[in-house]
Amino acid sequence: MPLEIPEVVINRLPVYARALSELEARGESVVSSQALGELLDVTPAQIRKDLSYFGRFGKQGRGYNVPGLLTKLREILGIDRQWRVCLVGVGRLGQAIAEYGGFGPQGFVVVAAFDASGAVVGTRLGDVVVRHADSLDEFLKANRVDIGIVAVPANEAQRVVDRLVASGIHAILNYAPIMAHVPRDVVIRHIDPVLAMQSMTFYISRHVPPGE
Amino acid sequence: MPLEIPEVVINRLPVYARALSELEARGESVVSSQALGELLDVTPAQIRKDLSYFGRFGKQGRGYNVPGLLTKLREILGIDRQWRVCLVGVGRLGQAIAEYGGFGPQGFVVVAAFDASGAVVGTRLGDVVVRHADSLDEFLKANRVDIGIVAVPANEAQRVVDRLVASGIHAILNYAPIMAHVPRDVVIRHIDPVLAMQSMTFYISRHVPPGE
DNA sequence: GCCTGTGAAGGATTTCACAGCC
DNA sequence: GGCTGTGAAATCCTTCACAGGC
Repeated sequence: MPLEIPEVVINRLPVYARALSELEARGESVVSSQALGELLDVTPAQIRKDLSYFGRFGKQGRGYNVPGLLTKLREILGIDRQWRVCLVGVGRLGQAIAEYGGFGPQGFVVVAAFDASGAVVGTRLGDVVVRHADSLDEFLKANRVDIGIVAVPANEAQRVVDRLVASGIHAILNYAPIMAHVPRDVVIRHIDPVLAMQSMTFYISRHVPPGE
Repeated sequence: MPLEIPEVVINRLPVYARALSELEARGESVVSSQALGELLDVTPAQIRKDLSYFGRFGKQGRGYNVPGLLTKLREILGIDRQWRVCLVGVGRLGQAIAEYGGFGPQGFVVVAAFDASGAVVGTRLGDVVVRHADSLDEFLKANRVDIGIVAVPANEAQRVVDRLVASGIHAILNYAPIMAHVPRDVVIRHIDPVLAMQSMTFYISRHVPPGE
């Protein structure tokens, strides 16, 4: 696997994987880059080029074997295993995240939740009991946790991120409305609906679609 | 305003605007591209270039006037006004979105909510009463709605998007885990925490940070 | 001296277009 | 005939570097 795969490519692979899951569920056994591209609004050349970073998965004249390519993509992305996740911040947002059923089936298991407020500490949330935020570092030292989800208010988010990083976490999903800083060996993704809305209003203010 | 502003640039402006709000709240009156860049992990040159698409807002030797630039950015983005939003899908996710307090203060007002299930139709949700999904098209014909938020299950999402588009909506925030198709004159943004997680696992699987 | 605004350079990503294979 | 894999070309985006103003 040649080093230096563009990050944009990595970000598209999960999209391909999801589409392949659907095709597999529908019983499709082969798909061409053309057909997959139509499904996803991506050019066939882009799909082929993206996949070519990792190997040669297709067959000329036929296309890609659906379950085969899906298995490959899952391996490449590392979504062929279980990942242990902790949630920090159990306000309304944190509760919604914990109760959201979308992570579990994809192999992301919430193994602990933390909050600083006595009101929620000790309550049950999904499969876990909410712990006090003071015990975060200790817990992370004693237990394997791969990914941290941050759902605390904006003014606490950077501090929480720093603590997660200091405890050895290398991947963070941040729901707080700040662009948190992390060292270069930590991946962070931001979920920020307000920013998404604010970039759309640019276009509807003028009624000019993006990209023209 | 020169035509053809790259979409990546538009996506960064809300980030700048948010940082400026904070600086303003802290009472800062001037900021250089250097200082703003440090706050946001962006190069100063990028900030200057981005802003230069829209005009000349800085003063040599000083930097940018914080409230002045913020006002300009708000105008450019169209976030200096109120936007009327409707929510489609009032399951757990939809409820969390409606009760999430982050949209209102930014000028996004939820004016209606819709669901197909008798269990929630008629219940109060924030400031609105949930209507039956059958009345969506009729409501959109009779009332100005600028942005649609989609929070229905994946298998219904494309249909809902199509109905919103058919009713003249040009901006959609999609929480469903599908890459919905829209015509070129409609903007759509996807909020997809699972995809975000799945792109991070690539890096932590190898312990190679993004971009090297 | 400090900092913006911006052409020009450099780098990254996407698309083209076609050889090669089923 | 259909479709992949891939160098090469084209496009898009970022960074450089400096003239010019405060």
